[in-house]
Amino acid sequence: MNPLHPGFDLMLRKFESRAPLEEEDRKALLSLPFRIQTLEPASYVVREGEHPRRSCLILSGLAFRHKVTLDGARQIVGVHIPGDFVDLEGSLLNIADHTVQALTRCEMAFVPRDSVRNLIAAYPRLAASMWIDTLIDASIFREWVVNVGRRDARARIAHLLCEFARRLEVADLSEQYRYELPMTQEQIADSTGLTPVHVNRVLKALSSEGLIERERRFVRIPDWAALRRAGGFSELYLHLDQVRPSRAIPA
Amino acid sequence: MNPLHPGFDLMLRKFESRAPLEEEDRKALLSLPFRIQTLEPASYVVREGEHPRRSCLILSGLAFRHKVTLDGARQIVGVHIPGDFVDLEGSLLNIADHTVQALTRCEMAFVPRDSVRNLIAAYPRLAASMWIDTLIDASIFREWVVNVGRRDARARIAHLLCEFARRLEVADLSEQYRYELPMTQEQIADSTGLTPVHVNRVLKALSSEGLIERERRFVRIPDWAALRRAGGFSELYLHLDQVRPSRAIPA
DNA sequence: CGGCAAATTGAGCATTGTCAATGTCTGTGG
DNA sequence: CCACAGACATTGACAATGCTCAATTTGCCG
Repeated sequence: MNPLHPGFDLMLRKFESRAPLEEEDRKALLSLPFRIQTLEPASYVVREGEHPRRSCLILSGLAFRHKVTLDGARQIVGVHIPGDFVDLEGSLLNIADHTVQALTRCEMAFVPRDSVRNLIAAYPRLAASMWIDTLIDASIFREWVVNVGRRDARARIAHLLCEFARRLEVADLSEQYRYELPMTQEQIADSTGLTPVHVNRVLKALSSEGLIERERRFVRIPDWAALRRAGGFSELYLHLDQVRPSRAIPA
Repeated sequence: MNPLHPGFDLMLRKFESRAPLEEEDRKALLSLPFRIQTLEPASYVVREGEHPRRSCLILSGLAFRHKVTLDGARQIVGVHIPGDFVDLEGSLLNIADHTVQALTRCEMAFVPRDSVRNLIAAYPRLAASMWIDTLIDASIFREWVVNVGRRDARARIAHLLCEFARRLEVADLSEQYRYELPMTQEQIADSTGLTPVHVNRVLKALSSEGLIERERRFVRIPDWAALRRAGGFSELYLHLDQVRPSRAIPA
């Protein structure tokens, strides 16, 4: 395994922007017993109800969290990108309350539960950084509640596209407001509380209004201000100041 | 100020059920420089956009978190009960991404940001307990995404009522499936992504079906299993095993 | 006994869902 | 290189859940 995989670098940079880390913190973090695995799309990382025995860091690819209601409807509650330490819950909560799956082919570094617990017991600065990670996740969940609770279909989808644009940009995974969004329309529907049919209609509308341009699974945002307005998007909730000193983007 | 206020006890019990605490942890926690204040309903605890300088523990009363969209719609994203350490974000994130307000008259213990940070730097076991608190909050946010995203109005409200029933029960604030829910129908609407008018209709329907009984602001659940079914409620996401050894309730 | 916020109720409507068919793309095997 | 399968995207017609608007009643408090 190669500790210099760029995914580790993303994570380190993120953590450093929160609490200043000492050399010993960095060393401790990188000497965690990672096991790297490649997951195919739709592979399970954790399943709801399981007793998880590890957490994982996404090195490349995307993953998503979701829950299924009693009558079988699925709701995606979050999407993760490279550099994200997913499922830290796994090391601190006893039972997984939701399922995590690979969205695309993913490289993931798995860390045993106990190693994470030992790490945070011994390195409070690292613990704080990781805790902040989970707090930012929580902030994103809150915004998703708002998104599905109080925005109409058009705004929901615009908001989702804005969120990805900014997060991918900060992780250096997009360029010029253009990025790959490897979600099917059904997955977008499950992320926004809509039906695939309606997602299709709204995407077409956004295209014809010139708010987005689509080509395969790529999205380009020709007019950021306009899409931002359409989605009622304000990036405050991403706490980007605590993710990485980011390129300035006009508000 | 009286360190034996029952709110402190609730919090301590909760924390102990997560990581076994040593005497020094308990002492450190209780010797935080709390300042106790009584807040009237609707008083602000934090406002979105502020740089918070403190966190707070609810000693009595309820508080809620919410966000307002660009076009003025409000979405309540969570409700807190006595014993909850609200707004730990306040001590670890730089900017408040949402607003917290008192729902009822509340007694709150405020702790300066730096005291919290020093505490978690020095007492890893306490830090872990508090971290778990925020992870459980995050789990509840996820369930709320599911609630507003994938359940119909009836199920949303039933689910909300089930959640309160269980959380209040664990905090010893309800008896026999009967509790005070001091929310207006407008607030319920803002919690479920509905309109007050529709909330009213659904509540009436639930009453006439015998799933709930209402009397002032009190709710009684005559048939737990039935309401649970109506809301698709499964309490897994509350992680009650990590909140307090709880009274058994038949699934 | 006002005065007000909250709860109720009714009528009409629209956003979004449902159902079902068809088109398109991608990868695979022949 | 082409045909085919299967997943995904697209489209249309129609239905329905939940919204809007507006009026009325109820409950609470001084």
